[in-house]
Amino acid sequence: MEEYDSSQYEKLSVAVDLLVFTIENDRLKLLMIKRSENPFKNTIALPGVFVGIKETLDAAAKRGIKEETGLKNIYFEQLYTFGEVKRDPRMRIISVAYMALVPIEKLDYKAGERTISAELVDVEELLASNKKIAFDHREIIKYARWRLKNKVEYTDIAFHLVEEEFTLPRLQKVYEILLGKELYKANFRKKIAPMIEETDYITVGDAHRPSRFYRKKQADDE
Amino acid sequence: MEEYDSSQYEKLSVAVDLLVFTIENDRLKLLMIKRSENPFKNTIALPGVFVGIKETLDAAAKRGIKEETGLKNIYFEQLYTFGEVKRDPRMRIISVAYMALVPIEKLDYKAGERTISAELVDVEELLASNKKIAFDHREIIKYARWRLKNKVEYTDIAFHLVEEEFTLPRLQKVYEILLGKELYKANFRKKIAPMIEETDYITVGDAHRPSRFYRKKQADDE
DNA sequence: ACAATAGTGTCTGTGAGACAGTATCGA
DNA sequence: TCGATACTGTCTCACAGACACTATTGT
Repeated sequence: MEEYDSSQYEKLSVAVDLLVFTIENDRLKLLMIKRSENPFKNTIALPGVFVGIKETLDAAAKRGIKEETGLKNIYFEQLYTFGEVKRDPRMRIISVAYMALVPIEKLDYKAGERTISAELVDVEELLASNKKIAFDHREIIKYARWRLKNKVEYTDIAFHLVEEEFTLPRLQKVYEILLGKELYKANFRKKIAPMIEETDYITVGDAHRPSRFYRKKQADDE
Repeated sequence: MEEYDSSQYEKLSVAVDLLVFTIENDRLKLLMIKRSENPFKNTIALPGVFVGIKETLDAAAKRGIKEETGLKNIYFEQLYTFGEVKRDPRMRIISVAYMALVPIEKLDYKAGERTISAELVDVEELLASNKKIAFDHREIIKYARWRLKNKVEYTDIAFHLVEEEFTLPRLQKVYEILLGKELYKANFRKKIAPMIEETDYITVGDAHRPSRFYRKKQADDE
Protein backbone atom coordinates (compact mmCIF):
# COMPACT_ATOMS: atom_id res chain seq x y z
CA MET A 1 0.00 0.00 0.00
CA GLU A 2 1.35 3.34 -0.92
CA GLU A 3 -0.70 5.93 0.94
CA TYR A 4 -1.31 5.12 4.54
CA ASP A 5 -2.59 8.49 5.61
CA SER A 6 -6.01 7.05 6.17
CA SER A 7 -7.36 10.16 7.82
CA GLN A 8 -8.71 11.19 4.48
CA TYR A 9 -10.72 8.01 4.25
CA GLU A 10 -13.79 7.22 6.24
CA LYS A 11 -13.82 3.90 7.94
CA LEU A 12 -16.32 1.19 7.17
CA SER A 13 -18.31 -1.39 9.00
CA VAL A 14 -17.22 -4.91 8.25
CA ALA A 15 -19.45 -7.88 8.91
CA VAL A 16 -19.20 -11.60 8.43
CA ASP A 17 -22.17 -13.38 6.89
CA LEU A 18 -22.50 -17.08 7.60
CA LEU A 19 -23.72 -19.84 5.34
CA VAL A 20 -24.13 -22.91 7.51
CA PHE A 21 -24.99 -25.79 5.19
CA THR A 22 -26.23 -29.19 6.22
CA ILE A 23 -28.14 -32.05 4.70
CA GLU A 24 -31.49 -32.98 6.18
CA ASN A 25 -33.92 -35.52 4.74
CA ASP A 26 -31.77 -35.82 1.64
CA ARG A 27 -32.01 -32.11 0.89
CA LEU A 28 -29.38 -29.40 1.07
CA LYS A 29 -30.37 -26.98 3.81
CA LEU A 30 -29.09 -23.60 4.91
CA LEU A 31 -29.42 -22.08 8.36
CA MET A 32 -31.26 -18.78 8.09
CA ILE A 33 -32.98 -16.41 10.44
CA LYS A 34 -36.12 -14.35 10.17
CA ARG A 35 -35.32 -10.71 10.80
CA SER A 36 -37.18 -9.12 13.70
CA GLU A 37 -36.28 -5.56 12.81
CA ASN A 38 -36.25 -3.25 9.87
CA PRO A 39 -35.02 -3.17 7.26
CA PHE A 40 -36.34 -6.41 5.84
CA LYS A 41 -38.39 -7.10 8.93
CA ASN A 42 -39.87 -10.61 8.80
CA THR A 43 -37.86 -11.65 5.77
CA ILE A 44 -35.26 -14.35 5.92
CA ALA A 45 -31.57 -13.51 6.02
CA LEU A 46 -28.19 -15.04 6.59
CA PRO A 47 -26.97 -14.88 10.15
CA GLY A 48 -23.98 -12.63 10.66
CA VAL A 49 -21.90 -10.65 13.09
CA PHE A 50 -19.89 -7.49 12.94
CA VAL A 51 -16.14 -7.85 13.00
CA GLY A 52 -14.63 -6.43 16.15
CA ILE A 53 -11.77 -3.97 16.02
CA LYS A 54 -9.44 -6.50 17.57
CA GLU A 55 -10.94 -9.55 16.01
CA THR A 56 -9.68 -11.59 13.07
CA LEU A 57 -12.10 -12.36 10.25
CA ASP A 58 -11.83 -16.06 10.97
CA ALA A 59 -12.42 -15.37 14.65
CA ALA A 60 -15.54 -13.40 13.87
CA ALA A 61 -16.82 -16.22 11.71
CA LYS A 62 -16.10 -18.71 14.48
CA ARG A 63 -17.87 -16.54 17.02
CA GLY A 64 -20.90 -16.19 14.76
CA ILE A 65 -21.09 -19.92 14.19
CA LYS A 66 -20.86 -20.48 17.92
CA GLU A 67 -23.62 -18.01 18.61
CA GLU A 68 -25.95 -19.46 16.01
CA THR A 69 -25.35 -23.14 16.46
CA GLY A 70 -23.53 -23.62 19.71
CA LEU A 71 -20.82 -25.45 17.81
CA LYS A 72 -17.15 -24.69 18.18
CA ASN A 73 -15.30 -26.99 15.87
CA ILE A 74 -16.99 -27.34 12.56
CA TYR A 75 -15.47 -26.88 9.16
CA PHE A 76 -15.62 -23.41 7.66
CA GLU A 77 -13.87 -21.38 5.01
CA GLN A 78 -13.93 -17.87 3.67
CA LEU A 79 -15.87 -17.54 0.44
CA TYR A 80 -15.92 -14.07 -0.99
CA THR A 81 -16.26 -10.47 0.07
CA PHE A 82 -19.26 -8.46 -1.02
CA GLY A 83 -18.84 -4.73 -1.17
CA GLU A 84 -21.65 -3.10 -3.09
CA VAL A 85 -22.29 0.36 -1.71
CA LYS A 86 -26.02 -0.06 -1.20
CA ARG A 87 -26.13 -3.67 -0.05
CA ASP A 88 -27.51 -2.37 3.18
CA PRO A 89 -29.95 0.49 2.67
CA ARG A 90 -28.96 2.26 5.86
CA MET A 91 -25.19 2.28 5.91
CA ARG A 92 -22.10 1.08 4.22
CA ILE A 93 -21.26 -2.45 5.26
CA ILE A 94 -18.68 -4.69 3.71
CA SER A 95 -19.56 -8.32 4.16
CA VAL A 96 -17.16 -11.23 4.17
CA ALA A 97 -19.07 -14.42 3.44
CA TYR A 98 -18.05 -17.62 5.20
CA MET A 99 -19.34 -21.07 4.44
CA ALA A 100 -19.62 -23.74 7.13
CA LEU A 101 -20.53 -27.39 6.73
CA VAL A 102 -21.94 -29.58 9.45
CA PRO A 103 -23.64 -32.98 9.56
CA ILE A 104 -27.25 -32.66 10.60
CA GLU A 105 -26.67 -34.95 13.56
CA LYS A 106 -24.42 -32.34 15.15
CA LEU A 107 -26.57 -29.40 14.27
CA ASP A 108 -28.92 -28.57 17.07
CA TYR A 109 -29.43 -25.00 16.08
CA LYS A 110 -31.84 -24.45 18.94
CA ALA A 111 -28.75 -24.47 21.13
CA GLY A 112 -27.54 -21.18 19.72
CA GLU A 113 -27.46 -18.17 21.99
CA ARG A 114 -29.62 -15.89 19.94
CA THR A 115 -31.88 -18.27 18.17
CA ILE A 116 -34.76 -15.91 17.78
CA SER A 117 -36.12 -17.87 14.90
CA ALA A 118 -33.48 -19.87 13.14
CA GLU A 119 -34.66 -22.33 10.55
CA LEU A 120 -33.26 -24.71 8.01
CA VAL A 121 -34.20 -23.63 4.53
CA ASP A 122 -34.21 -25.89 1.51
CA VAL A 123 -31.60 -24.29 -0.73
CA GLU A 124 -32.76 -25.47 -4.15
CA GLU A 125 -36.34 -24.62 -3.33
CA LEU A 126 -35.35 -21.19 -2.11
CA LEU A 127 -33.26 -20.39 -5.16
CA ALA A 128 -35.94 -21.64 -7.52
CA SER A 129 -38.57 -19.48 -5.87
CA ASN A 130 -38.70 -15.72 -5.93
CA LYS A 131 -39.17 -15.53 -2.22
CA LYS A 132 -37.87 -12.32 -0.75
CA ILE A 133 -34.47 -12.53 0.87
CA ALA A 134 -32.87 -9.73 2.85
CA PHE A 135 -30.07 -7.56 1.48
CA ASP A 136 -27.99 -9.13 -1.27
CA HIS A 137 -28.18 -12.47 0.44
CA ARG A 138 -29.77 -14.23 -2.50
CA GLU A 139 -26.72 -13.43 -4.54
CA ILE A 140 -24.45 -14.63 -1.75
CA ILE A 141 -26.36 -17.88 -1.46
CA LYS A 142 -26.18 -18.43 -5.20
CA TYR A 143 -22.47 -17.92 -5.13
CA ALA A 144 -21.99 -20.26 -2.19
CA ARG A 145 -24.14 -22.94 -3.82
CA TRP A 146 -22.05 -22.71 -6.95
CA ARG A 147 -18.79 -22.81 -5.06
CA LEU A 148 -19.89 -25.76 -2.97
CA LYS A 149 -20.80 -27.75 -6.05
CA ASN A 150 -17.45 -26.93 -7.60
CA LYS A 151 -15.40 -27.87 -4.59
CA VAL A 152 -17.16 -31.19 -4.22
CA GLU A 153 -15.71 -32.18 -7.56
CA TYR A 154 -12.07 -31.71 -6.72
CA THR A 155 -11.82 -31.75 -2.91
CA ASP A 156 -13.06 -33.94 -0.08
CA ILE A 157 -15.23 -31.16 1.29
CA ALA A 158 -18.33 -33.37 1.21
CA PHE A 159 -16.95 -35.41 4.09
CA HIS A 160 -17.75 -32.52 6.40
CA LEU A 161 -21.45 -33.16 5.83
CA VAL A 162 -21.34 -36.65 7.30
CA GLU A 163 -20.23 -37.83 10.71
CA GLU A 164 -16.80 -39.29 11.41
CA GLU A 165 -18.06 -42.76 10.61
CA PHE A 166 -20.34 -43.12 7.66
CA THR A 167 -21.58 -45.66 5.17
CA LEU A 168 -20.78 -45.34 1.50
CA PRO A 169 -24.41 -45.23 0.39
CA ARG A 170 -24.83 -42.27 2.72
CA LEU A 171 -21.74 -40.47 1.47
CA GLN A 172 -22.77 -41.13 -2.10
CA LYS A 173 -26.14 -39.58 -1.42
CA VAL A 174 -24.41 -36.46 -0.13
CA TYR A 175 -22.34 -36.24 -3.29
CA GLU A 176 -25.44 -36.68 -5.40
CA ILE A 177 -27.28 -33.93 -3.58
CA LEU A 178 -24.40 -31.51 -3.90
CA LEU A 179 -23.73 -32.35 -7.53
CA GLY A 180 -27.38 -32.45 -8.47
CA LYS A 181 -27.14 -35.75 -10.31
CA GLU A 182 -27.10 -39.46 -9.63
CA LEU A 183 -23.89 -41.44 -9.57
CA TYR A 184 -23.05 -45.05 -10.26
CA LYS A 185 -22.26 -47.01 -7.12
CA ALA A 186 -19.28 -48.84 -8.55
CA ASN A 187 -17.67 -45.74 -10.00
CA PHE A 188 -18.26 -43.70 -6.90
CA ARG A 189 -16.65 -46.31 -4.72
CA LYS A 190 -13.64 -46.60 -6.95
CA LYS A 191 -13.17 -42.87 -6.85
CA ILE A 192 -13.26 -42.42 -3.09
CA ALA A 193 -11.66 -45.72 -2.14
CA PRO A 194 -8.22 -44.13 -1.70
CA MET A 195 -9.63 -41.53 0.70
CA ILE A 196 -11.29 -43.85 3.19
CA GLU A 197 -10.59 -46.78 5.44
CA GLU A 198 -12.85 -49.49 6.80
CA THR A 199 -14.15 -49.68 10.32
CA ASP A 200 -15.32 -52.86 12.04
CA TYR A 201 -18.91 -51.72 12.18
CA ILE A 202 -21.88 -52.29 9.94
CA THR A 203 -25.45 -51.11 10.03
CA VAL A 204 -28.01 -53.30 11.81
CA GLY A 205 -31.75 -53.75 11.67
CA ASP A 206 -32.44 -52.87 8.07
CA ALA A 207 -34.43 -55.34 6.03
CA HIS A 208 -31.64 -55.76 3.58
CA ARG A 209 -27.92 -56.30 3.40
CA PRO A 210 -26.11 -54.18 6.01
CA SER A 211 -23.61 -51.58 4.89
CA ARG A 212 -20.18 -51.03 6.31
CA PHE A 213 -19.06 -47.91 8.13
CA TYR A 214 -15.95 -46.16 6.89
CA ARG A 215 -13.94 -43.22 8.10
CA LYS A 216 -11.79 -40.72 6.32
CA LYS A 217 -8.21 -41.80 5.87
CA GLN A 218 -5.63 -39.36 7.21
CA ALA A 219 -2.17 -38.65 5.87
CA ASP A 220 -2.53 -39.66 2.29
CA ASP A 221 1.20 -39.19 1.77
CA GLU A 222 3.32 -42.29 1.94
CA MET B 1 -27.37 -10.17 9.99
CA GLU B 2 -29.18 -10.05 13.22
CA GLU B 3 -27.81 -7.12 15.17
CA TYR B 4 -27.49 -3.98 13.18
CA ASP B 5 -26.93 -1.61 16.02
CA SER B 6 -23.41 -1.03 14.89
CA SER B 7 -22.80 1.84 17.26
CA GLN B 8 -21.24 -0.65 19.62
CA TYR B 9 -18.73 -1.66 17.00
CA GLU B 10 -15.80 0.39 15.89
CA LYS B 11 -15.43 0.80 12.19
CA LEU B 12 -12.44 -0.43 10.28
CA SER B 13 -10.25 0.70 7.44
CA VAL B 14 -10.63 -1.41 4.35
CA ALA B 15 -8.02 -1.48 1.64
CA VAL B 16 -7.57 -3.27 -1.64
CA ASP B 17 -4.18 -4.80 -2.36
CA LEU B 18 -3.30 -5.40 -5.98
CA LEU B 19 -1.38 -8.24 -7.55
CA VAL B 20 -0.69 -7.26 -11.13
CA PHE B 21 0.91 -10.24 -12.81
CA THR B 22 2.58 -10.28 -16.17
CA ILE B 23 5.13 -12.36 -18.03
CA GLU B 24 8.38 -10.73 -19.04
CA ASN B 25 11.36 -12.52 -20.52
CA ASP B 26 9.68 -15.85 -19.91
CA ARG B 27 9.36 -15.19 -16.20
CA LEU B 28 6.29 -14.55 -14.07
CA LYS B 29 6.53 -11.01 -12.75
CA LEU B 30 4.58 -9.03 -10.21
CA LEU B 31 4.22 -5.26 -10.06
CA MET B 32 5.48 -4.04 -6.69
CA ILE B 33 6.51 -0.74 -5.18
CA LYS B 34 9.24 0.26 -2.82
CA ARG B 35 7.77 1.99 0.19
CA SER B 36 8.97 5.52 0.78
CA GLU B 37 7.64 5.79 4.29
CA ASN B 38 7.54 3.87 7.51
CA PRO B 39 6.59 1.30 8.42
CA PHE B 40 8.60 -0.94 6.11
CA LYS B 41 10.39 2.03 4.57
CA ASN B 42 12.46 0.94 1.56
CA THR B 43 11.01 -2.55 1.49
CA ILE B 44 8.90 -3.80 -1.36
CA ALA B 45 5.14 -4.05 -1.05
CA LEU B 46 2.04 -4.63 -3.07
CA PRO B 47 0.39 -1.50 -4.38
CA GLY B 48 -2.97 -0.77 -2.85
CA VAL B 49 -5.63 1.82 -2.18
CA PHE B 50 -8.13 2.45 0.55
CA VAL B 51 -11.74 1.73 -0.24
CA GLY B 52 -13.83 4.89 -0.30
CA ILE B 53 -17.04 5.13 1.68
CA LYS B 54 -19.06 5.25 -1.50
CA GLU B 55 -16.89 2.99 -3.54
CA THR B 56 -17.43 -0.63 -4.47
CA LEU B 57 -14.58 -3.08 -3.85
CA ASP B 58 -14.31 -3.76 -7.56
CA ALA B 59 -14.28 -0.03 -8.23
CA ALA B 60 -11.47 0.47 -5.76
CA ALA B 61 -9.48 -2.28 -7.41
CA LYS B 62 -10.09 -0.74 -10.81
CA ARG B 63 -9.02 2.66 -9.54
CA GLY B 64 -5.86 1.22 -8.03
CA ILE B 65 -4.97 -0.57 -11.23
CA LYS B 66 -5.54 2.62 -13.16
CA GLU B 67 -3.33 4.60 -10.82
CA GLU B 68 -0.51 2.09 -10.92
CA THR B 69 -0.52 1.12 -14.54
CA GLY B 70 -2.60 3.65 -16.42
CA LEU B 71 -4.72 0.77 -17.72
CA LYS B 72 -8.48 0.76 -17.57
CA ASN B 73 -9.62 -2.50 -19.05
CA ILE B 74 -7.51 -5.38 -17.93
CA TYR B 75 -8.68 -8.62 -16.40
CA PHE B 76 -8.95 -8.74 -12.64
CA GLU B 77 -10.70 -10.77 -9.99
CA GLN B 78 -11.08 -10.76 -6.25
CA LEU B 79 -8.87 -13.27 -4.51
CA TYR B 80 -9.26 -13.36 -0.77
CA THR B 81 -9.67 -11.06 2.18
CA PHE B 82 -6.94 -10.85 4.79
CA GLY B 83 -7.97 -9.76 8.23
CA GLU B 84 -5.29 -10.46 10.77
CA VAL B 85 -5.41 -7.86 13.51
CA LYS B 86 -1.75 -6.92 13.37
CA ARG B 87 -1.17 -7.13 9.63
CA ASP B 88 -0.42 -3.43 9.79
CA PRO B 89 1.54 -2.51 12.89
CA ARG B 90 -0.10 0.90 13.24
CA MET B 91 -3.78 0.32 12.80
CA ARG B 92 -6.41 -2.21 11.93
CA ILE B 93 -6.75 -2.62 8.21
CA ILE B 94 -8.70 -5.29 6.42
CA SER B 95 -7.28 -5.98 3.02
CA VAL B 96 -9.13 -7.41 0.06
CA ALA B 97 -6.62 -8.87 -2.39
CA TYR B 98 -7.27 -8.55 -6.10
CA MET B 99 -5.33 -10.25 -8.85
CA ALA B 100 -4.91 -8.67 -12.28
CA LEU B 101 -3.36 -10.16 -15.39
CA VAL B 102 -1.93 -8.18 -18.25
CA PRO B 103 0.30 -8.99 -21.22
CA ILE B 104 3.66 -7.30 -20.88
CA GLU B 105 3.14 -5.47 -24.18
CA LYS B 106 0.30 -3.48 -22.64
CA LEU B 107 1.99 -2.89 -19.34
CA ASP B 108 3.85 0.37 -19.34
CA TYR B 109 3.82 0.80 -15.65
CA LYS B 110 5.77 4.03 -15.94
CA ALA B 111 2.50 5.51 -17.13
CA GLY B 112 0.91 5.17 -13.71
CA GLU B 113 0.06 8.31 -11.80
CA ARG B 114 2.00 7.58 -8.67
CA THR B 115 4.83 5.53 -9.96
CA ILE B 116 7.30 6.49 -7.28
CA SER B 117 9.29 3.37 -7.83
CA ALA B 118 7.27 0.60 -9.33
CA GLU B 119 9.15 -2.44 -10.48
CA LEU B 120 8.48 -5.85 -11.91
CA VAL B 121 9.61 -8.50 -9.48
CA ASP B 122 10.36 -12.08 -10.45
CA VAL B 123 7.81 -14.02 -8.45
CA GLU B 124 9.55 -17.39 -8.12
CA GLU B 125 12.82 -15.71 -7.23
CA LEU B 126 11.12 -13.57 -4.62
CA LEU B 127 9.29 -16.45 -3.01
CA ALA B 128 12.41 -18.61 -2.98
CA SER B 129 14.41 -15.88 -1.30
CA ASN B 130 13.89 -14.60 2.21
CA LYS B 131 13.89 -11.02 1.05
CA LYS B 132 11.89 -8.77 3.30
CA ILE B 133 8.40 -7.96 2.11
CA ALA B 134 6.13 -5.42 3.77
CA PHE B 135 3.18 -6.39 5.97
CA ASP B 136 1.73 -9.84 5.29
CA HIS B 137 2.28 -9.39 1.60
CA ARG B 138 4.48 -12.44 1.26
CA GLU B 139 1.60 -14.56 2.40
CA ILE B 140 -0.74 -12.81 -0.01
CA ILE B 141 1.67 -13.35 -2.89
CA LYS B 142 2.02 -17.01 -2.02
CA TYR B 143 -1.71 -17.42 -2.01
CA ALA B 144 -2.12 -15.61 -5.32
CA ARG B 145 0.63 -17.67 -6.92
CA TRP B 146 -1.07 -20.84 -5.79
CA ARG B 147 -4.46 -19.70 -6.97
CA LEU B 148 -3.12 -18.61 -10.33
CA LYS B 149 -1.54 -22.00 -10.91
CA ASN B 150 -4.77 -23.71 -9.97
CA LYS B 151 -6.97 -21.62 -12.21
CA VAL B 152 -4.71 -22.14 -15.18
CA GLU B 153 -5.55 -25.81 -15.00
CA TYR B 154 -9.29 -25.49 -15.32
CA THR B 155 -10.00 -22.07 -16.82
CA ASP B 156 -8.75 -20.02 -19.74
CA ILE B 157 -7.26 -17.41 -17.45
CA ALA B 158 -3.85 -17.72 -19.08
CA PHE B 159 -5.17 -16.03 -22.20
CA HIS B 160 -5.15 -12.75 -20.30
CA LEU B 161 -1.37 -12.86 -20.25
CA VAL B 162 -1.03 -12.75 -24.02
CA GLU B 163 -2.34 -10.24 -26.53
CA GLU B 164 -5.52 -10.69 -28.53
CA GLU B 165 -3.59 -12.44 -31.28
CA PHE B 166 -0.95 -14.88 -30.25
CA THR B 167 1.01 -17.86 -31.50
CA LEU B 168 0.60 -21.26 -29.91
CA PRO B 169 4.26 -21.60 -28.97
CA ARG B 170 3.88 -18.32 -27.07
CA LEU B 171 0.70 -19.41 -25.31
CA GLN B 172 2.25 -22.74 -24.47
CA LYS B 173 5.19 -20.97 -22.89
CA VAL B 174 2.80 -18.98 -20.71
CA TYR B 175 1.13 -22.18 -19.56
CA GLU B 176 4.48 -23.73 -18.83
CA ILE B 177 5.60 -20.77 -16.76
CA LEU B 178 2.40 -20.73 -14.75
CA LEU B 179 2.32 -24.47 -14.24
CA GLY B 180 6.03 -24.72 -13.56
CA LYS B 181 6.59 -27.61 -15.92
CA GLU B 182 7.11 -28.32 -19.59
CA LEU B 183 4.30 -29.52 -21.81
CA TYR B 184 4.19 -31.57 -24.96
CA LYS B 185 3.39 -29.54 -28.02
CA ALA B 186 0.97 -32.00 -29.53
CA ASN B 187 -0.98 -32.53 -26.34
CA PHE B 188 -1.12 -28.85 -25.55
CA ARG B 189 -2.51 -28.04 -28.97
CA LYS B 190 -5.16 -30.72 -28.73
CA LYS B 191 -6.28 -29.34 -25.42
CA ILE B 192 -6.35 -25.72 -26.55
CA ALA B 193 -7.78 -26.33 -30.01
CA PRO B 194 -11.48 -25.97 -29.05
CA MET B 195 -10.85 -22.60 -27.43
CA ILE B 196 -9.13 -20.84 -30.29
CA GLU B 197 -9.57 -19.94 -33.93
CA GLU B 198 -7.05 -19.26 -36.68
CA THR B 199 -6.17 -15.86 -38.02
CA ASP B 200 -4.70 -15.19 -41.44
CA TYR B 201 -1.40 -14.05 -40.02
CA ILE B 202 1.86 -15.80 -39.38
CA THR B 203 5.13 -14.66 -37.90
CA VAL B 204 7.79 -13.35 -40.27
CA GLY B 205 11.54 -12.96 -40.22
CA ASP B 206 12.51 -15.85 -37.97
CA ALA B 207 15.13 -18.21 -39.26
CA HIS B 208 12.76 -21.13 -39.06
CA ARG B 209 9.23 -22.13 -39.89
CA PRO B 210 6.79 -19.32 -39.11
CA SER B 211 4.01 -19.86 -36.61
CA ARG B 212 0.41 -18.96 -37.04
CA PHE B 213 -1.43 -16.38 -34.98
CA TYR B 214 -4.63 -17.42 -33.27
CA ARG B 215 -7.23 -15.63 -31.26
CA LYS B 216 -9.57 -16.76 -28.54
CA LYS B 217 -12.81 -18.19 -29.80
CA GLN B 218 -15.91 -16.56 -28.38
CA ALA B 219 -19.27 -18.15 -27.66
CA ASP B 220 -18.30 -21.73 -27.16
CA ASP B 221 -21.95 -22.69 -26.77
CA GLU B 222 -23.66 -24.06 -29.82
C1' DA C 1 -38.72 -67.35 -1.38
C1' DC C 2 -38.79 -62.51 -1.95
C1' DA C 3 -38.01 -57.62 -1.58
C1' DA C 4 -34.67 -54.44 -0.88
C1' DT C 5 -30.40 -52.50 -0.65
C1' DA C 6 -25.07 -53.35 -0.41
C1' DG C 7 -21.34 -54.27 -2.94
C1' DT C 8 -18.22 -56.14 -7.21
C1' DG C 9 -16.41 -57.28 -12.14
C1' DT C 10 -15.75 -55.77 -16.42
C1' DC C 11 -16.38 -53.56 -20.99
C1' DT C 12 -15.93 -49.20 -23.42
C1' DG C 13 -14.78 -44.66 -24.73
C1' DT C 14 -12.26 -40.49 -23.81
C1' DG C 15 -8.49 -37.93 -22.93
C1' DA C 16 -3.75 -37.06 -21.05
C1' DG C 17 0.97 -38.38 -21.68
C1' DA C 18 4.80 -39.72 -24.48
C1' DC C 19 7.32 -39.75 -28.54
C1' DA C 20 8.46 -39.98 -33.38
C1' DG C 21 7.80 -38.10 -37.44
C1' DT C 22 6.99 -34.22 -41.14
C1' DA C 23 6.89 -29.05 -42.61
C1' DT C 24 8.80 -24.54 -43.57
C1' DC C 25 11.44 -20.75 -42.80
C1' DG C 26 16.54 -18.04 -43.12
C1' DA C 27 21.23 -18.48 -43.98
C1' DT D 1 21.89 -28.35 -47.33
C1' DC D 2 21.49 -27.37 -42.56
C1' DG D 3 19.91 -25.58 -38.22
C1' DA D 4 16.04 -24.26 -35.93
C1' DT D 5 11.47 -24.12 -34.65
C1' DA D 6 6.42 -25.13 -36.12
C1' DC D 7 3.23 -28.56 -36.47
C1' DT D 8 0.97 -33.54 -36.83
C1' DG D 9 0.00 -38.71 -36.26
C1' DT D 10 -0.42 -42.28 -33.32
C1' DC D 11 0.42 -45.54 -29.49
C1' DT D 12 -0.48 -46.39 -24.64
C1' DC D 13 -2.42 -46.20 -20.31
C1' DA D 14 -5.35 -44.47 -16.60
C1' DC D 15 -9.73 -43.40 -15.47
C1' DA D 16 -14.75 -42.08 -15.77
C1' DG D 17 -19.08 -43.89 -17.40
C1' DA D 18 -22.28 -47.56 -18.00
C1' DC D 19 -24.28 -51.78 -16.80
C1' DA D 20 -24.79 -56.49 -15.30
C1' DC D 21 -23.92 -59.43 -11.82
C1' DT D 22 -23.48 -61.33 -6.90
C1' DA D 23 -24.17 -60.81 -1.58
C1' DT D 24 -26.68 -60.33 2.72
C1' DT D 25 -30.10 -58.88 5.55
C1' DG D 26 -35.51 -59.07 7.53
C1' DT D 27 -40.03 -60.76 6.69
